[in-house]
Amino acid sequence: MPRTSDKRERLVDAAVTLFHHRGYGQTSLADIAEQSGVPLGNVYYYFKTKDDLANAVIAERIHHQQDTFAECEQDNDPQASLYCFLDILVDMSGDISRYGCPIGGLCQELNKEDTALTDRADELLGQALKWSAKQFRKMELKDATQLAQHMMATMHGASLLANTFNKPRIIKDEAVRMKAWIKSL
Amino acid sequence: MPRTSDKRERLVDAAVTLFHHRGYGQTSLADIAEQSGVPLGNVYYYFKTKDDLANAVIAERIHHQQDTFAECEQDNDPQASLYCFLDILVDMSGDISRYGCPIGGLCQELNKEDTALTDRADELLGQALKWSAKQFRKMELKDATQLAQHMMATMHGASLLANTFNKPRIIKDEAVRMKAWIKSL
DNA sequence: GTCTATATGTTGATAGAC
DNA sequence: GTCTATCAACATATAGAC
Repeated sequence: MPRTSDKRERLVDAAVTLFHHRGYGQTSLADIAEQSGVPLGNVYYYFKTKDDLANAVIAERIHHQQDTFAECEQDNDPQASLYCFLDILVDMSGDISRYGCPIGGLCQELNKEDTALTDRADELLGQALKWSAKQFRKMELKDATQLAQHMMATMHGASLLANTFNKPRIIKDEAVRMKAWIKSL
Repeated sequence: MPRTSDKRERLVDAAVTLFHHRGYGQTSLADIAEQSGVPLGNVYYYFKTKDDLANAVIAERIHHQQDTFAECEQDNDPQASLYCFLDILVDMSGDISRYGCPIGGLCQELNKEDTALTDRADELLGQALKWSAKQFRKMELKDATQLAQHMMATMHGASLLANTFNKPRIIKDEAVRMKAWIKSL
């Protein structure tokens, strides 16, 4: 009865990584059990279904993204906040070019299933979109939602291209372009 | 021995649709057999493996895309060609918002597997990128490759957002934005 | 709470009659 | 060329001993 068992956390951590690297559908619970060092049968003590575990993964990503945005907003300067976000994407460009964007990947894949999971994944992207729009609004720009849409579209597309051609450089290029674009608004 | 059997074609057609709607990994050969009206065991007469069938699907998409680009180039006016391509994307925005971009989806999913299929899928996106760059070059613009990259990134990202939020409008908005951007170059 | 053993269904793929 | 029957592997999920 160790209340301090970290098995649940290890399972979520392993699932976060494996869903990113291999995708949700191509990752089996056996894979996750093995990687986290938890016996397969024990997984079901923590998560009734695979969808349940996926839900925990998405929740983890939502929280992590919230932290990221909070960090970017430290100076309370909306333009600097957006720049910071773009810099973080560039920092992750190696990972993204290898495994794709973890958020875009989840959205793309889960939108093909028709579980309740779909809507949870949409929250992830929705959160990013809302945060970006908030920054543009703080900059007192018109059509903040559209501007956020354009920035997010560009960087998610850049992630797809970088992943497809295995060129992290594409993310760097588009981040530079986005910064110039933001400055010009 | 009916040389005129259309079973092979029906199989590819069904696979093209199902891979788009449900994804490669989530589509079983039984699904494809059923939708095309070919008995499951007979599928293997035409395609030795599932990967083999996927290869045929990608080949079909490559040819279809070639036709699309040829159609867009009719007037031999590079700017009009790019506009035409964007218009076609807008025409497809309903389908894309429902099922995602068929090309982006394949690239995203197949880049997670490590079969030879990955490279085939990359050809699809590479073909589009090269064609776009060719148009920008014809317009005598510098950094045509980068411009093509930006346009493709933006529209692929727009497709992801449109799919995620089920809003075809996002594709329309970004197409309009891209046209204005091209004009301004 | 933990783990082994296993049920149950589906998958890609094969064998072989016609 | 066509189709039925089926295999072997792997999936999610459960039962029940400890």
